[in-house]
Amino acid sequence: MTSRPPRPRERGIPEATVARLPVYLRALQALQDRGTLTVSSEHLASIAGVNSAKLRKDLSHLGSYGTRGVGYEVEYLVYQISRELGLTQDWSVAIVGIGNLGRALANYGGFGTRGFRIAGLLDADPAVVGKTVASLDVRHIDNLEDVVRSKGVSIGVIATPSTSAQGVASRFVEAGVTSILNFAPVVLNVPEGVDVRKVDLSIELQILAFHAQRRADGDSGRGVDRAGLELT
Amino acid sequence: MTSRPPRPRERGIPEATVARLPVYLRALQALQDRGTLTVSSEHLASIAGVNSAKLRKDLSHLGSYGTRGVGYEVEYLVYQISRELGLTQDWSVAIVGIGNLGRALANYGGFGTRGFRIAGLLDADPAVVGKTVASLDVRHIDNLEDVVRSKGVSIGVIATPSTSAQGVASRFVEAGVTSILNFAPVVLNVPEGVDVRKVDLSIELQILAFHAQRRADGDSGRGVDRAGLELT
DNA sequence: ACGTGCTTGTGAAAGCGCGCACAAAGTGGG
DNA sequence: CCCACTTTGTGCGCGCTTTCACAAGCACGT
Repeated sequence: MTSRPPRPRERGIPEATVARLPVYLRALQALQDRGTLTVSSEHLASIAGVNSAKLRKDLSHLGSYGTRGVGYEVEYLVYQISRELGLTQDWSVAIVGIGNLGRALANYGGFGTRGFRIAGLLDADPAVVGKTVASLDVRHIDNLEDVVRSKGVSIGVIATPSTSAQGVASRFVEAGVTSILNFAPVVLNVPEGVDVRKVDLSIELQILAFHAQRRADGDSGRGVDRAGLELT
Repeated sequence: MTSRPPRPRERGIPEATVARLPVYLRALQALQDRGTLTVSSEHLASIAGVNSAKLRKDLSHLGSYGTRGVGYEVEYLVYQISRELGLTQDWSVAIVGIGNLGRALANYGGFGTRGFRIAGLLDADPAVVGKTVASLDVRHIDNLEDVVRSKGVSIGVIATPSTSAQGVASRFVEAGVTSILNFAPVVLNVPEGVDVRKVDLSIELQILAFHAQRRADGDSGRGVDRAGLELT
């Protein structure tokens, strides 16, 4: 059953733009820390590593927040992007699977930018339950529903082994969580309306390997050698 | 431009396809472990979470490896995708920054699939250097060039704080590494020909927050304002 | 041998994203 | 006040991606 991912007609901001807004936001915050008051699209784009036209078009989806001949006011733009991304409110995050990765996530200072608060750490392993990680007690996975409800968790992070991931996801959904960040290398099956994002470390490596191999092929023998590739 | 109409399998696999091949590969290996011999595009697509037509088109870029009326032979397809991704050879990986994340990566069993071998762990912190992580000694960052050359490292992983990331990247490049996987939330500046992929945990969270906020807006019919926070 | 039933491989069309290039709009100097 | 200069916002075309829909191809039962 190929259920369609949550891809309704986004009347607002293109998906590609949304994915870049956090990058702009980080660049702007760095400028803000250095005391910069205004910035041109050219400058900001070079910091963020994108084309300046793309940056301007992205920002134009939020509104006309720039001043022609001058640029963008850093502080104002930080606020506008933060608001658009929903970072002006707090999001409660629960992390399931306190292995190496889960610990890394829990200790990820402030979880990136402000706006995210770790509300609970959960694990199934009795050897881990009860330990303190990042100033939080690790609770048993059985408390998932409790934690979600009492702490108002709206984002669930799955850092468990692949075999447990689907079960945890289902429980998250059952408990009312509609946003899931999945680090387990499996495709999660969730009902419509639940947003799942996947981060897969080994996939990134494999993509790197593909390009590296391609480069190596081109280096040694210029031209496309199709000879000798056949396997019988 | 000489005419070259008949060129079925050129060296050009679309980027979007490359990004999905690892997903198919994992799904196929799961099938293989269960003893499945053949699989239809429909079935494989549902496991991989994609449209079946997309899957077929993706696979068609590798060649005609299916049998009409039957499907794809799992083992053969595993081999073909592995070969295309460059996983039939070994890639040496060096990880810099053995904090929580670095440790998580080092312990990431077999680093996803076979094909990747962790050749070295490096850190700048004297408190970490000398420790053993994932059966490997953590060496001081000064040895980066040594490790790269002696172990033939071709992929560098950066799991350092943001402030150190650019420096490490430059040293990787200087030492001849042309593939970099960056976990630090900064845009790396590298010369042409160097492939950088970025994994940013907080960006993923922010994208989730954006969609969650949007859903909340539509659901309640009321705008999500700071006034409407449920702080009971 | 031959039809029936699946499944692949692929044109074709629609959708999306990117970047050029330029008009519009604001600034500052004289 | 006017002009030269800077920078934003965007119309437009191009190329990549996705999806549909279907002809071609293969297996199997009769």
